[in-house]
Amino acid sequence: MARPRKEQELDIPRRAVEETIRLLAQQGDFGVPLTAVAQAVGCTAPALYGHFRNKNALLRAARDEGFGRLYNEKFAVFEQMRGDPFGYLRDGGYAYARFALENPTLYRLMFSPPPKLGVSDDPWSSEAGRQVLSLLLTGLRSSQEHGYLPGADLQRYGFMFWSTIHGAVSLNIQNRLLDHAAKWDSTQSVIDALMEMIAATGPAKHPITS
Amino acid sequence: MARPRKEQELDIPRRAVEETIRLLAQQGDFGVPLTAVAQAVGCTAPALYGHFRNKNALLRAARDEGFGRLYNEKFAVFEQMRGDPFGYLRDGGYAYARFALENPTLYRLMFSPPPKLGVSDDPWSSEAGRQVLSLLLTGLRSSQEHGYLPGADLQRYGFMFWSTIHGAVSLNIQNRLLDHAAKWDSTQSVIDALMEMIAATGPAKHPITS
DNA sequence: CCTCAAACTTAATATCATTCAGTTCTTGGG
DNA sequence: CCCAAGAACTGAATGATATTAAGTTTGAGG
Repeated sequence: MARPRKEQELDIPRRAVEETIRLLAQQGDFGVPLTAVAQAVGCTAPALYGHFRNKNALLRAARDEGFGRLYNEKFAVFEQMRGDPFGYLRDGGYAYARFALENPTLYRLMFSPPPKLGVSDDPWSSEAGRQVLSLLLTGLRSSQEHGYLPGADLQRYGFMFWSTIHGAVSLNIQNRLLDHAAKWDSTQSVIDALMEMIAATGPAKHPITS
Repeated sequence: MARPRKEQELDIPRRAVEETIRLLAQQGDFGVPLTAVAQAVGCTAPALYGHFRNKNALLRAARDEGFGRLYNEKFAVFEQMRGDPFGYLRDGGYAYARFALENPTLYRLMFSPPPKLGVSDDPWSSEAGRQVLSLLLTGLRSSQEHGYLPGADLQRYGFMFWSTIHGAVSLNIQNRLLDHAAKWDSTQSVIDALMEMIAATGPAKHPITS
């Protein structure tokens, strides 16, 4: 048995990415053996080389898929929050955090990939990544039009906003002492503190003191 | 030639950690072969097993050493800034960021270790780690006594403060498009933005608008 | 001196990633 | 319908590493 028959053909590229993400989550580590992926897909390890140059390429594909999924979640919130930029900023932050806490290993692959992966540059280099960032900037711009962050450099505050949330989820993902609920509470508290600070710059409401 | 003579004895535990950190920086990746460490130390790979249970234990030791070094840098700033808590917060943040950007792979080992390492819990579980955190909280408490962050929950704001800086350095470390200077500027900008926000809560000075 | 434990070294094993050399379908021309 | 060429795999071979086993030399205590 060498080449499979038409009936039993399986979409290896798609399934491989899918199973890789599943195994990543299951093992909680990037060190998923190719053999395991192949077995989950239903083929042998060398077969994967017909679709991906090597293991790193497969992990890169999984990473791209991760950005796609994150974008979808953020975009859903965006559509739901039209007309409420401040609310979008908050709920968009929640959605981002929820994605990270629910897919910790995938999130780490996206934002702290081993240099070996050969990810050429920054997280936003991929198309989906760029789109996620643009959603954030759109939210900030709208918020500014509604009176928040007056005169602030959006690029600068955007990066700070993102840094804070990324930092919070990274630290919470890494903390094995906390259970899922505690990680979420801790992350949400950071997002809320951040939103309070932004709110304090806006149309005179919301005191900063927690 | 089996057991070395007294004269040529070498302090393997210390040297191994030292060389591991050097190779980590050189290769920019956790995947440093034990053989390479052994060669740098001047022994063979199995010899390391007499001092570390396995490779993970060696990496954990390197990680602990990293926390020790970070603490030393933060503590130096702390001593230098006695009496100026706001200044300590700022310069302590700079020192933290400088350490991270100058030792990117070690920093990643400290704060985004592969779960395989068996780091039992959170970054502050090690003694040195806990001490670093306590320096931050001390700085925040003093700042509050000087009128900043009135009524704020320090634990909460401390975590946010740390999240922001950790997030900024993590994202900048990861962005291969930026050179060292650009990473530093970007990180410093985030710290400054954060300090402006804290300053805005203090004794009526420093407007938040950049 | 002699014995034993300590501290290494060289082989041996196991796990993967990756490459090689077939083997079996499918397909496009005749 | 038949055949050649190539596509899509498979199983075996290679090579890099971590880890373990077995063997050797040195230092220390009696």
